[in-house]
Amino acid sequence: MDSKHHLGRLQHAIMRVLWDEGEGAVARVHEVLKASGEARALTTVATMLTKMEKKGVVDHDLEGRQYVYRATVEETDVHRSMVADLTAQLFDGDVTALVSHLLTEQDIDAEELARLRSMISSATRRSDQRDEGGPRD
Amino acid sequence: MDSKHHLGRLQHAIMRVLWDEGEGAVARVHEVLKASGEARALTTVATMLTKMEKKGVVDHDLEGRQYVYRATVEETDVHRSMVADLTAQLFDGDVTALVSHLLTEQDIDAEELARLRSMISSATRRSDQRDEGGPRD
DNA sequence: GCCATCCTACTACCGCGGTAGTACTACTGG
DNA sequence: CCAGTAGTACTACCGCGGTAGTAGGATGGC
Repeated sequence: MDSKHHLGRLQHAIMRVLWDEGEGAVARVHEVLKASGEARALTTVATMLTKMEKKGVVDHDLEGRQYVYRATVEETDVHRSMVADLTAQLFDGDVTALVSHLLTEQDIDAEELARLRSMISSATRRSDQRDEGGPRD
Repeated sequence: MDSKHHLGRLQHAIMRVLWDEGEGAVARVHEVLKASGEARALTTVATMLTKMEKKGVVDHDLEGRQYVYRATVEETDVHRSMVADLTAQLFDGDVTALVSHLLTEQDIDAEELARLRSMISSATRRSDQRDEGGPRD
């Protein structure tokens, strides 16, 4: 069960570093954040990591005398849970309503549209394979 | 200039009542919320509405001696801003990445897929009109 | 051995969504 | 006229994301 992994902006930015690099000491995370224009005080990063560990989304080892953090949740799961959350709140969980909104309100250019079309096609093919003889009412 | 209309769950639920019904007194909102399984104390609804007014997403008239609230922001705008927010945070603003996630991780059944396909087609047609020379299969 | 430095722990705040009780006011029915 | 009621205002919390300073412990250089 995906236990509501809702992450705020900073938390998510931190997770990204961890996901990208596999692991990271506080100083490293801090540095990467700064490099990507998300500069924060080092202690802010440390505090956040502590809170995130309490929440169970990261974990640490002691390496030498610094804490090296690793993500304990998959990026995909976080995405899933957050997207599902928003979809539930805004569109009663109707994913097609979300896509519809995307298409009509979040302007997408022709190239992106083409990409989407091919995504849908392959998803359809995959679903056809999975769906062999599945009983449905 | 879409001013970050981020709404929490309760706030959004309240907005929905207002969007659906055009307007609503506190008692009415409270009642509708209860009817939809989102029961709260009446004062909670009132407090929330006050906070929401301060934030600028609702507005009120005095009718008799009760406050009748109306939304001052469109549902579409709120959706847009919240979806854009999440897309920015999770997928660097890449809408196709969101859809890709939806397709691969947020399981969608064949029927929905079909619906999506037709949405994409009509979006493509619309975009073709705007932008002559789009590729077609 | 001692001091500067590195690093984490602790503490403290802010803002905001959410929750709701209590106080106060204005109206209304008997 | 007075009590009950309807309705809002005020106040107070909680949790959490975020922000960061300061304290304290370990370590490494001199």
